[in-house]
Amino acid sequence: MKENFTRTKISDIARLAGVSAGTVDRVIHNRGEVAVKTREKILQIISELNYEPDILASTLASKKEIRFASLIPLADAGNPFWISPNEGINDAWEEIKHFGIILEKNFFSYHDKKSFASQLEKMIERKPAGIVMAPVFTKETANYMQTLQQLKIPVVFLNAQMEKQTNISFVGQDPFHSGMVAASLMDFGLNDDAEIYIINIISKKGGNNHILTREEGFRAYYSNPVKNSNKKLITIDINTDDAHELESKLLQYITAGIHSKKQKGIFVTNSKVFHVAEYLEKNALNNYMLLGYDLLEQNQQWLKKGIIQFLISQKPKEQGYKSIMTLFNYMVMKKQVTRNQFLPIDIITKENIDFYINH
Amino acid sequence: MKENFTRTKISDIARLAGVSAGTVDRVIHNRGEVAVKTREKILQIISELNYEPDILASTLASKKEIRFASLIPLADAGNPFWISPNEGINDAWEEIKHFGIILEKNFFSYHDKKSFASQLEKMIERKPAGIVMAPVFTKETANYMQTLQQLKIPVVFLNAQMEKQTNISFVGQDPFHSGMVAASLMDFGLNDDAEIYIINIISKKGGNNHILTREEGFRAYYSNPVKNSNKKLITIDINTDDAHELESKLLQYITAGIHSKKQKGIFVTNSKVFHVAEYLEKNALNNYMLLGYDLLEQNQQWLKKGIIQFLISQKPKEQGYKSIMTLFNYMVMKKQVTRNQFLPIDIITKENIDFYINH
DNA sequence: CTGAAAGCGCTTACAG
DNA sequence: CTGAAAGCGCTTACAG
Repeated sequence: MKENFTRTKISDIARLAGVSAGTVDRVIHNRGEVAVKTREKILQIISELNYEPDILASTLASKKEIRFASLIPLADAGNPFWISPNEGINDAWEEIKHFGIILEKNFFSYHDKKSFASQLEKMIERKPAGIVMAPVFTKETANYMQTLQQLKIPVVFLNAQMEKQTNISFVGQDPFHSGMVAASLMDFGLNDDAEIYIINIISKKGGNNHILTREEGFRAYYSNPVKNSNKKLITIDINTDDAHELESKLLQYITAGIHSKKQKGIFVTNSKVFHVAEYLEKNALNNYMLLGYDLLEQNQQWLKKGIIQFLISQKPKEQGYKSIMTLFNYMVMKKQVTRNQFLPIDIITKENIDFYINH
Repeated sequence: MKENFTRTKISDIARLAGVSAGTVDRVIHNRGEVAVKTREKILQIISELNYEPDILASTLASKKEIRFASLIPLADAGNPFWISPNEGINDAWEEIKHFGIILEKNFFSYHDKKSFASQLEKMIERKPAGIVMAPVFTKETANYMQTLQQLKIPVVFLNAQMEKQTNISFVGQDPFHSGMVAASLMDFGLNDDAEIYIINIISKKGGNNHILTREEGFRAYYSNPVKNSNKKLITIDINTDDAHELESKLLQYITAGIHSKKQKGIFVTNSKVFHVAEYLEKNALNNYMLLGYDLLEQNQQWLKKGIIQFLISQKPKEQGYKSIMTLFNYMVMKKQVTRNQFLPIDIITKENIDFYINH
């Protein structure tokens, strides 16, 4: 039972077209210098035989290196979220490096527009073949997208999308729907006249685009007339650049409300939920339903202690992995890519968290 | 800023060892016929230079084909779950076929031990280089594992694990903990004196190993003294081979209990939860909390209608994808593989389901 | 505009 | 036990 099917190769095409392999190669890669008639004949045969070049032989022969570049925030104590996307980027590169892919990784400070802009500019100057980046600062990103288009450098966004830009793809969570998911979980555990605090803990200097969209999604859930909810929604904005604001605002809103008999829920719109968990425990404020984002070490602890009920996770590692693979599939494998690649909105509890670490 | 680093290649090793490339190749692949001294010298140099063969060149030169075989249940109307693992298998093969991987897919009937055994035997007779299989029938699987070990054919299990077998890896969900997750979600929505029905809808003829473990995990959650729960747990076993049993048992347990004022929950331990949803709606039994498994078309509909509150999903597509990739990494990339690859226990609601279709 | 030849890094008979 | 040569399928100068 031998395979009697042998793959057609470039020499087959050459023979059938009455030309040499070199000419076929020039046609395949649009390198010009081929007579129109010859070209058409070759294309015809290629399509008839459904010929696909052997990618391994091709990579081996053309000792060409393809430089990808990435730009994401530097993970640090204040920003541990970005550890995982970086791991995903490394994993993806391990898988594709055989194909002559070089990866130049760039980082910027999450709280510093200037570092973002300068890293972005530096990266573009080196003219990589393709870029994966987190468009944390929208205005600065927009400034450079035109240049990138002119240079014909394809860009994949991860973590946040910018609808009007020319990036070939986006890999990340849908922030609006993730807010709705949070709202539905909250709803599941609270009476109809409960009070819900929506807390945005953000830096005025940072990029916060999708955090606000999460709040919109959360509110949209309760504005649905079918829910006909009597719940009261109160937004609290806390500026992380002011060290005392967190404590004072929570005192003002949360502790002050302690005498109301109503059930209470708190939705923190990003990974800073551990700050609120700390506050609740320190002040012995029980019976709050608390929801937030991302599996940071600290958040994991509060979830396991039962202070946080649910965390929503956005597959940070997969964001990194998939954005690199998207660039690879587009540039090397010549596959079509989807513009919006929405990742699952993972609901994490004490009971299933162990199966999400490192995903 | 040129890369001044050039990869060491087989000819470098050969030169340094004072031998030819062919001899180095014989050492690398343990093909014997090399003097001990020569061999050791070559190995020494390889490890010093941290040499790794170019996998592309290697695949291209050795026109060797590697035959993988898979064995999973045939997806049909009664068993749509298996569509997704099959898709995952296809996707994985698309990614690795360049490396000379051939894939022979085999299917058996989920309700027929004999078809399982005969397909398995047929598959083994063709002596594939590696196998991915769903060990649905444990006894039949055990019967052949020894043979496979003697033939040195590595096996990856997907969907269900058998702890004592010699498979190199397992890819799937931890059924015990997935039962616990179901219990915690149930707990979240019910009072302390609620009544909970655990429904096992299974065929006496099918393989049900991990379904029973799910029930164990579910019960273990409530046996935790900290929960100190007064909830009443009642198990109902329903044999799918008897067309009338479902209706009569649900009548006996569910409809009969309608007058009790207590809150009620139903946990169906597999994907057949849609049968119960149908029953509840037909008989206008509201206010039941209903949980089950897997994103079958029918289950999706009942979730969206609000009759099912939560579905637990086991990443069926990724099960197929990852089990093939595991075999590939083990056999071709020579990487180490983990014995238990537990996939996330995904919690699915009306609000996040759209982001899990096709995962 | 086109072809012949050499080469990418590794593997495979074959001869000795 | 070892080496020299040919070859995997494609690409790259170079000559014409």
